[in-house]
Amino acid sequence: MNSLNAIRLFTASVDAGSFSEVGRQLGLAPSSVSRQIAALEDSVGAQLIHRTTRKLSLTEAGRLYFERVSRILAELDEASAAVSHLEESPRGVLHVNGPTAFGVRHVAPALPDFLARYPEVRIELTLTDNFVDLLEVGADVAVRVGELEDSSLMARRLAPNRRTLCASPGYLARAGTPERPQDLEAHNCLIYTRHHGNVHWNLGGPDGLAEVRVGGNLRTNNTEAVHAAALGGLGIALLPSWLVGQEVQSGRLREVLPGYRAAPGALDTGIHALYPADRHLSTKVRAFVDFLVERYGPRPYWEDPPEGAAGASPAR
Amino acid sequence: MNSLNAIRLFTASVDAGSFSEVGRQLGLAPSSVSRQIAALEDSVGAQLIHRTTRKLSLTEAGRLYFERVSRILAELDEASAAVSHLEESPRGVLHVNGPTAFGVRHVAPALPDFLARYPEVRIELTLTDNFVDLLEVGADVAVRVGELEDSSLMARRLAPNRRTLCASPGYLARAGTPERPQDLEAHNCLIYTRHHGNVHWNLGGPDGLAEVRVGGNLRTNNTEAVHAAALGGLGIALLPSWLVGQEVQSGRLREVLPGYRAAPGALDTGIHALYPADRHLSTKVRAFVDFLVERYGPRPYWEDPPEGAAGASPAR
DNA sequence: ATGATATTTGCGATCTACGCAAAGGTTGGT
DNA sequence: ACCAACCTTTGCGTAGATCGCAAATATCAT
Repeated sequence: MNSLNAIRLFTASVDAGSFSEVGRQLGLAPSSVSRQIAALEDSVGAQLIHRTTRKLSLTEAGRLYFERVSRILAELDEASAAVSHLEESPRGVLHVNGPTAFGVRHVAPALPDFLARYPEVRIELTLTDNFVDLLEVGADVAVRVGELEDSSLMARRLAPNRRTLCASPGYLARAGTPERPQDLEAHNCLIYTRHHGNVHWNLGGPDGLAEVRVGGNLRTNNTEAVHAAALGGLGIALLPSWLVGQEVQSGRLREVLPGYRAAPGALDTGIHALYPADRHLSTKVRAFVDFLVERYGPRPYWEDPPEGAAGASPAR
Repeated sequence: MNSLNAIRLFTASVDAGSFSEVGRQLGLAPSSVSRQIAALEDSVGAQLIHRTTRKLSLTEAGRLYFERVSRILAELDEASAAVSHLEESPRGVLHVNGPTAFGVRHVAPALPDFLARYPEVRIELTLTDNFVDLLEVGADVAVRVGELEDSSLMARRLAPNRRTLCASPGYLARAGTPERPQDLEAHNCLIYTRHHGNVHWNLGGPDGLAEVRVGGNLRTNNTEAVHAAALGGLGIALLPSWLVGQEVQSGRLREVLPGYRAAPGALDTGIHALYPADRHLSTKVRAFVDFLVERYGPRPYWEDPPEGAAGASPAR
């Protein structure tokens, strides 16, 4: 096992022509240089440098070794520099992972701005609705809605995940508008669930928590199906603001029981960015997460009340 | 300054997929591997490996670094191997330095045998009569006749350097044959010297040392000129056996005062091989010196008495 | 000849690397 | 669903290596 330091001292000595000179340049005692090179010679089993007190000269083995090794050292420095370079500013491929519905609506539309700000970054966006292991798929960062189970990952909150009740104007005209949570039991409620059995909606409102046992003629494990059904006037849905916010603002959906929202639970912890909890967080990941935090802001644009023109425009 | 060991552990970890596995393979504690790689990451300023307890996965920086570095490590090992290979058996270029007269007569004729024995060696023979610094000219080994002044060099005795008196049969027939050292004063003695002034020949013989003040009509600083003049019958010369031995044996020259020879002095210490006193003597130098020692033997062929046919043949 | 400078070696102090053990976390089988 | 096995990391004490200083030796220039 020859040490890299010894090799560097060897090439430096060949260049400088003197152990002492190398010592002065690198802040080492001449004796250290001498010993390191002697050790290197022992390690390769050949004399590399003929020494006289006044001059150094290479042996044939030394010449051979120097020629090859000095190029190798340069390549090694280049490799380190290339890696360090990656971290100087956001650069390279960024693998982003997220759920389909949120990704399509609020991640993908943000990418042009992000890429415009960081031209040296390329993005590979993977949208899946099954849970994947970040490291497994080689993702750098994931956006998750609700449910944070991964430990060993850092989570940064991007936005709240508020679910509110909504229905189409047509449905409300036909079936009436609930006034109290209990009224929901008589309505056709569109159920998003992954399990069977009874479903309760825990609603927080002005007079505290209300638990309502709801049901209807649609149960699905796909939020977007609920969304589509609600738009079609099938019934009342409990959907996150990032999904229906703009339609509420445009009037295609109307908020039901506006003072109530889903009580914070597993699904309502918020929207987070997840990334490996490494000591060296890559600049591109940091930049991306910062970008999303900034873009969604303390109050996301999809929850903004309609000011100015119709519908909030994705700010910035 | 990143350590080579850390880089080796990094690539080994990528190959093995586990720090513990690398530890087992290399006889290291897993903690050591972990620390070394963490230090490497600090040194390049980027995360290289995402770690979970069960799996390792490369970051983009890690992939980049691995690709470049693993090739570099291979090249580095190759370089060391190439140098070590040089020392496995005599191989490569051997720079030999020596005086012209001896070199032409006894070094150059030996080279075919040497090169036949060591086919991977190439020889660069430099014959000069001024003293040169071995290291300066990049010579690996020098043959020196007499006068050893270089310190910091190892000397190995190859053969004695005996100088004896000789003259051509024609000269002796014309001028007579000396019987005692004092008789030389009346002869035309051919003087090899580098200085002016009187010249004394110190001759050792059966009755001890005899110092004779000699002179004649030729003084030169070139031994071969003395040699040529003696062959031409100009007078009596004091010449080394390696120069005249074969001509004495063939009869073209005759030994004068056969019991006497030049007393050991600066010029008569012997013939030596000189090479750098390094800890790692290269095998090609050792092989060459051994070869010459063996070839010249305890009693050089040029001093062999004429047995069998006429003239001694260069043995082996 | 003398002074300045170069390499090498011995020696003591410092720094680093190593192994062990414990803690925290994940996987796979029961 | 629990448990055992295994992985990585961190703290800590020790062993080994490296460093700088000083002395010895040797060479070049004045």
